[in-house]
Amino acid sequence: MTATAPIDKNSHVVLVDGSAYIFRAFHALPPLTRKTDGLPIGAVAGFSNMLFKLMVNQSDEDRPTHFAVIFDASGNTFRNEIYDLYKANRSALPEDLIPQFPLTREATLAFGAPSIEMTGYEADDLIATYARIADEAGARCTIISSDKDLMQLVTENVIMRDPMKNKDIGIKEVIEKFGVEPARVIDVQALAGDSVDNIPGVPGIGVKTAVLLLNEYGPLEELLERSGEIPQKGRREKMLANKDMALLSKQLVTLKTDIDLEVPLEDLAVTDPDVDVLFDFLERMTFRTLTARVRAALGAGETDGLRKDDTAPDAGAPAELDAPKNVKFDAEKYVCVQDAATLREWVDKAMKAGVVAVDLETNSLDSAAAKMVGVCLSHADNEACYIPLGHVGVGNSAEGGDMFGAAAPKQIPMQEALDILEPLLHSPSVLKVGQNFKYDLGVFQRYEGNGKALHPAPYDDTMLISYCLETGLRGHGMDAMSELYFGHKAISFKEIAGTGKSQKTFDQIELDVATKYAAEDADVTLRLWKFLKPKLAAAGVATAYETMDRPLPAVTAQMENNGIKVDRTELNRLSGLFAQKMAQLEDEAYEIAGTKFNVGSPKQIGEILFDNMGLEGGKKTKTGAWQTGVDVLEKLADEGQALPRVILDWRQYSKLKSTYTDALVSQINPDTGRVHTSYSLAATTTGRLSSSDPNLQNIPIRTEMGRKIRDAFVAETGHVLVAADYSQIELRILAHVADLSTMKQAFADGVDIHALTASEMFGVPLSEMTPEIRRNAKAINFGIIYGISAFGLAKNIGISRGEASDYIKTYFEKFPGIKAYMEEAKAEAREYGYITTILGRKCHIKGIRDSNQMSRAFAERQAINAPIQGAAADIMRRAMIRMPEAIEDVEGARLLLQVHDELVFEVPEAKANALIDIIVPTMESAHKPAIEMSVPLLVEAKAAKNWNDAH
DNA sequence: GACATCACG
DNA sequence: GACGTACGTGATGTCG
Repeated sequence: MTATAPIDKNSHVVLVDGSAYIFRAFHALPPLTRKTDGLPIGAVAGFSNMLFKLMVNQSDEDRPTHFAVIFDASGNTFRNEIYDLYKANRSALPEDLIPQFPLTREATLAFGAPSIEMTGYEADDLIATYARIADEAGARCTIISSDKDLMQLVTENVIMRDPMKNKDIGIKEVIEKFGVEPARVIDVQALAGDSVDNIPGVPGIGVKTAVLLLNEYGPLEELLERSGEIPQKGRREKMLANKDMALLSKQLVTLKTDIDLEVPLEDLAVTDPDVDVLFDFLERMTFRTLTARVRAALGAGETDGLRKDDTAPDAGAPAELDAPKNVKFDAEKYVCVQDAATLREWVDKAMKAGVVAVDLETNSLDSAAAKMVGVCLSHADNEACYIPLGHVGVGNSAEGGDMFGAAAPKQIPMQEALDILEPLLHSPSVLKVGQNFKYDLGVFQRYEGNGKALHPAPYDDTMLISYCLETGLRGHGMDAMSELYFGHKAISFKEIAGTGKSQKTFDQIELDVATKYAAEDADVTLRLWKFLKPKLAAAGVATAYETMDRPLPAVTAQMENNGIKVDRTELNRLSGLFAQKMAQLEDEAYEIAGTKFNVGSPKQIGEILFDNMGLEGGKKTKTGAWQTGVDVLEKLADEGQALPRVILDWRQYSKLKSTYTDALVSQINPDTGRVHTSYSLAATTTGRLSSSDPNLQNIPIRTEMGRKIRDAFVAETGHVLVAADYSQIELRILAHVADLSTMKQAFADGVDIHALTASEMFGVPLSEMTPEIRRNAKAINFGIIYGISAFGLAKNIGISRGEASDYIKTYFEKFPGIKAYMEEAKAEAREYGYITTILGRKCHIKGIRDSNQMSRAFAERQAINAPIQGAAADIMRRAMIRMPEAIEDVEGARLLLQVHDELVFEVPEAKANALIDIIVPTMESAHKPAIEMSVPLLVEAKAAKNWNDAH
């Protein structure tokens, strides 16, 4: 897309201040939305029209020879380092503007212009550097901007053009505005300051006075030295007192003209846009007028894409998420890259495209153990490649080398390939798109080395975008989405690798087969991104995605790689102990039953208890088998039966042994000696994470025997574990959203909330509270959060249905607000099909309008629970996202686990208190500044050698 | 692969 | 009037 041409006095360099334009267009232009789905695109439309005028519909005299759109990179710049309040008073981005940033970059590329940005610098600095180079070469340079901060750059050769008013700003206009010539503008700004950028300046000195003083006493530095000579007392004292502020301000307003550019000016030579790409973009934006104008100017005929414009949308796919199915998948176009030169070409193409799908192939689903086998890239439909890096000869395994089978295929050496890929992965102007990118990030992290980091950024995750759009509606796997949205069935892993014991790992797959499978994944991923990303804003969940989902893969990938140490010896000892206990209990059970049977078989237990022994009160499951769950057996045991008690005890040991002690030991990673779980970021219907392989969110804690397993989760020598958990977060959220004044007051006062509930409900003073009464109140509090029913409450705390019914009635009376909250939650779900948490996540509730009473009642309970559980999950996500930066200064501190309302860290013993001092406020304020709460959040944190003692 | 059971928040 | 009934997860063993 870029071409090279030398810069000389015949050149005309046009530099567009892209970031400034977007803001201005957004506020100045009418709020246009896309016809197909309501996506806000007003700023994109204005921007596209401007590009058209500048690049295509231009007089020969003004036609640029070199052209670029310059953007601010996200994140801090060097200015934040010298002044942390720089631009600190900027308000949050409007929700409707957020999705227009990537679309503006896309528009730039569609018109065939390079989009330039660099981490650490603002667009203004890049413009300043390009303008200086152009000026020195004697070329004409036009800066498309009206930002006064750029006026310092104006010279005989460099002018500015206001893109909205079409007005040129030269030396004369700058003098009119500032009263000094362009080179002195920074001195005026240094004194006068700027409230928009939060430049302090000298308080009380404005532009007028600044010019007066500078004309009288000379340039800023001289003026500051001679400030004592100023006759007016007020001005003199202000100047003397704020010398440092003035110098700092000058530093802030002075644009950098000596950036080491990633793209040299020569490479910004103008080329003709790719008509297909351009029309495709215009079509997707539904810019009919502009399309017609562009077509007329370029003399291009109708394309396939434009004709599609008038065809009816495909039936079948859901109306709101209907996808264009117009570009066929063509696996023949996929390329296998086996030499460095070709890889460089692909990296180059991705750089120019500005967005690239990245997908890693490995030899295992376990990201903490997986070896990299290959990388895929895709920068456009059907333009995808596979770069094999770790394939072995057919018939070999990764561990076995090339001893028996064929020789390994030709591949770029791993380190060389990573060196070539690294600039792409880290380029701030290229968006990396992945599907479940947490996995890829985790694998990349483990290939760091030689002083080189591998933290791809910026990135987007199609799985999380889909999750944010449709939480609770369906799965978010790539294969399913491809079929749903594109009607395209992707090659399944089983098809190429087989199943069961003889299943091959990816490094054993032949390259032509591997290429078709792997490149397709990248191709699909990029298409999903193009399709789904714009929908975030249209659905009103762009902010939710940006603040709670998008940054999470990097954090959780690090947690997974960190892992946690377990005491193998202790777990083995417990396994042996549990096995002994089980054997004893089995003998006892046979004795009582008078026969041998499988204690692990609920079916046989049911038959023995209810058929053979003839016990009363048995209930059948829906499949016709006897129920033998805890509550059933517990009841029989209470009635004096011996066998149920034995079975219950046996089950406890069996559970602990098979699910915990045995399983955990087998899951210790041989390389790290630690256990690495895998977090699912898009699995639940409420926004919670889930943990698997192994699940470290359900390690026992409620029984004494179970806690012995927690003892075996330990810190490294010289370290401690720190467990920090939100106290009663769901009840606090309930008190806030349902506006329960009594409960809010209790939380504000730090009162025991279950005791308070008991006191309110049963009229028992707090001083006379008994554990028994408090326990019942606690069960009711939980019941409320779960969408209580009298039956459920009765069953849970062992009272009659009538009593339970009375309790609930009393609760509603004592906590007015609850009833209204529940009705509102149900009504919202009924009307929209989803509920929205206080932090903006939308959780879809299936079955809320089902004709079946049962399923509807179930959906209604979900509608009551989801705003509470979901908000707690949101807050935790926000806390986790802030954690890496928060704990950065606590050397050696690492985040290891998340258990819904708890975070577990590992830290050198001496740093434990420092860590606690930073994580507690970070967690307690995680909901801010997005929302304020009428109830304080409370976090309790403790350090200990093992996880059990950290509670 | 479905089901029942049970570990957690 | 009967029916089934507290929210969200994942791992395990049995059985067909």
